[in-house]
Amino acid sequence: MAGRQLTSFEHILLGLICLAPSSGYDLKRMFAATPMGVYQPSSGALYPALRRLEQQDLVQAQAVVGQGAASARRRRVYAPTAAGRTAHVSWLRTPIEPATVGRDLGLHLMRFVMMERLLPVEEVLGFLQSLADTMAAFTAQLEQYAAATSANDAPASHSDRHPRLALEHGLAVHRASLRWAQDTIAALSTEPAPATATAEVMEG
Amino acid sequence: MAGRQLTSFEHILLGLICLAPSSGYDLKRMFAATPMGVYQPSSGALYPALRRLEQQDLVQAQAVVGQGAASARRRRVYAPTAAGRTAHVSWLRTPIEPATVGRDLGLHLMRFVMMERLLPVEEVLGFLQSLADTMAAFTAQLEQYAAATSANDAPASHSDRHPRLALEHGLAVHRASLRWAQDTIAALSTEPAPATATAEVMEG
DNA sequence: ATCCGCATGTAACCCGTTACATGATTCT
DNA sequence: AGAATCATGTAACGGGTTACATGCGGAT
Repeated sequence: MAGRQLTSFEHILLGLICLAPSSGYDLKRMFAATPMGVYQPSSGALYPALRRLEQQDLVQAQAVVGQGAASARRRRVYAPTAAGRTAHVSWLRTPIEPATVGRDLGLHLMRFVMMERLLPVEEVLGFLQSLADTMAAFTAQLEQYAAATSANDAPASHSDRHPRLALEHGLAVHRASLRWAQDTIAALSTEPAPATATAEVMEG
Repeated sequence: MAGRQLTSFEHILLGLICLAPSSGYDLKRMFAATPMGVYQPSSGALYPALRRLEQQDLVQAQAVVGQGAASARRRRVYAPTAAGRTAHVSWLRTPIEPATVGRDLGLHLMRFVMMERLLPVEEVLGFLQSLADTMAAFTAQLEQYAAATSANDAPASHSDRHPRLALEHGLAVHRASLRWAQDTIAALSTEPAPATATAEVMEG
């Protein structure tokens, strides 16, 4: 059933389709309209990817004939299958590889977004904690490298400032990410109101 | 002479070779040892890329025969040609595409690192200013999106918190980048001492 | 009647990953 | 001698980009 494992792009497409059944064009517009738009998938990437998902029975296409009055445009609207939903949730639950936090952070953020409603809050908090831990370790590793290099060529090496400055950029960014994770844990912990909206008037 | 334009990876390899003539293996270790190590090029990517640079006369290989006592290992050490150095500096001078700041930030940081000594300080400062401007615009754009969405589905949509939180992550990270750029401009502006190291004792 | 937006697709090309292959050299 | 490291490469495979192709529907 499950062929080879999916690419990140395929996982995201599957996730978006799980959020709401969509056609290829819908997905394209979605990428264009939201801050995901930093990546703009081309037709040559999008449509074949959807076909691959379909061939693995993770999504199912339904040719929509008429949605308007006389409109009979051909549109392939994809909806997730049971196996598709299972695969998606299983992807959301995938533990964080420490090595990925340095370059695939955006992917983890995508996962976080898609966890809403699909995973219980405790699991989301666990994910965020794991993310925070990994980023803390990564930051510590960068600090250690910084310390090691400044110890070696330390004596006022007036040049080689740029590498050090660039490293500081990495540190600043990852510290910001870490802070965000901690703040988000706090924010999601202290608001258990899932059922109905009550007194959010006094939050301003 | 100059064939098609180089990929980012090729540009970085060329830059590293301009920093110091290196063999493929040297470059590999470099990626492994420095914080660049978030990306670990495979042999199948590295060696063909070097050959491509060589075919375009941007680097030149020299087979090193013996550097130790009886060691006659075959090593292809690449050094930049004149055209290679020109191409590299021209790459460093490439203006920042606003769209790239969202995903290719690491690449710009690499450029910044490689600018040291190859470009005059004023040009580096110009680059950083351009980077800061672009990131400020990007941040403003994110803020605008955030405002628009909270206006639309505003009435206490207790769900859809995750997208908003993820957006806040993006904002936090890019604000940190922006701050870094500004601080770095300040740091590079206020220290004109390029010749000899003098009174950096009182900086602590 | 024509142009533009919707909507899906295909083919060539390039490049990176994975995995394997090959030798020489140094270490134990 | 055998193992690990140095050092360079190649082949299959997969997927993304670019560019092109196609056809329908609504707007001017």
